[in-house]
Amino acid sequence: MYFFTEKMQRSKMGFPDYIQALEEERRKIQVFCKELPLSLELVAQAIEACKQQLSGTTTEYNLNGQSECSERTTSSEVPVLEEFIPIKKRASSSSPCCDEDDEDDEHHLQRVSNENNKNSDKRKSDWLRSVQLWNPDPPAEEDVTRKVSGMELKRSGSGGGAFQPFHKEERPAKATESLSKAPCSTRVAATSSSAGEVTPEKNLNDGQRKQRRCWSQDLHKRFLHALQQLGGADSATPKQIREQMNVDGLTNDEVKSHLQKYRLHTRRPSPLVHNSSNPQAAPFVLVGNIFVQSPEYAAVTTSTASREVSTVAAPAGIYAPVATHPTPVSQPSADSTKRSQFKKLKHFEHSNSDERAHHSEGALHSNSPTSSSSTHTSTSPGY
DNA sequence: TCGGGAATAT
DNA sequence: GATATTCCCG
Repeated sequence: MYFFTEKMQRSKMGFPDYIQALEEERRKIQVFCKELPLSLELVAQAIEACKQQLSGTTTEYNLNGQSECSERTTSSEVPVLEEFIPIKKRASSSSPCCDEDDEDDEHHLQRVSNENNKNSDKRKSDWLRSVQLWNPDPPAEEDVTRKVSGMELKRSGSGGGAFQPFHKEERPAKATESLSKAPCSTRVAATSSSAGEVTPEKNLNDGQRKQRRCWSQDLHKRFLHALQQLGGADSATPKQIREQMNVDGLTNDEVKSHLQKYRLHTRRPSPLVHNSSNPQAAPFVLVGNIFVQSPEYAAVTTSTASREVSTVAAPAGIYAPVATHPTPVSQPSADSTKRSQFKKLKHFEHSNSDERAHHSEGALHSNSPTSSSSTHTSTSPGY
């Protein structure tokens, strides 16, 4: 609708003419008042506004009488012309909202609740949020986690052992679900209250595959963290990881799958390493001994960090820019390749970024994302 | 029962 | 093609 204003501006129409045009428009729309109540209303408002401007009066908008069909949902206080923008905004913002997956229902909630954060780089905020999870006391999360139980617990028998101070009840719940899934795009907090979404497991009733679990950054972080504590991807088992992660609703299978992927990623590069061609690969590997842990992380992982180096960090390095630093300019070929990879593995990389920071010596990175963007390895997936 | 890996689905 | 789920085997 905002095209009206535009139109007017462009054509420099006089208000009288414009009003006339609007009236005309309204007549046309009137026919579809059922289908386009809003449009009708908007036009009506626009007319009203024009009239007011024309007369210079400050009369209040009296929209009620304008359209018989409209239900008047918008605040009449707002000048029509201004309203156009917001409306449009709203409409457009809804689409690009989430990064990936399609949990429409959730998205909606998320959208609403996260409206504020959305503006700026959502990713950033997400990231930050996820970071927060690692604070000494992540109350919110724990709450959520606590609330719902994990089926897998039953499966695994030992319900979490040492790592799970609390007991789990029945049913993996949505809350949990939201925690582990939502993060996909920042919706953690928002969803805690999410209504009666059906849990994936429940959906299974359909006899179909369960809903895909989205490994949010948070989740992945947890995963990595667990991995660290368990001595790396090679030595950690899915069950252990799951317990370590202490995420309700997370199943062994899911962890296993993720672990599989993780290993895949971390190992894939190794061959390259052998090729001397890849300067980046080899070096960093051990570089890691020197760790600079980010504050948040340090608190938790410091002790195990060193250990992890060999196992976890090293592989990551392959992709990671870590190694690269030594050779800032490095070969183009390598760069390009990695870059592409990086893109794909962005998710991992993302979560790992912090990891890198901890493990990698400062040299590696200035944790600044920009550095990574730089060319080479920086692109590496965080694995 | 569990873990690893491959096949399969999304 | 990447990622997650499911199946199979030891």
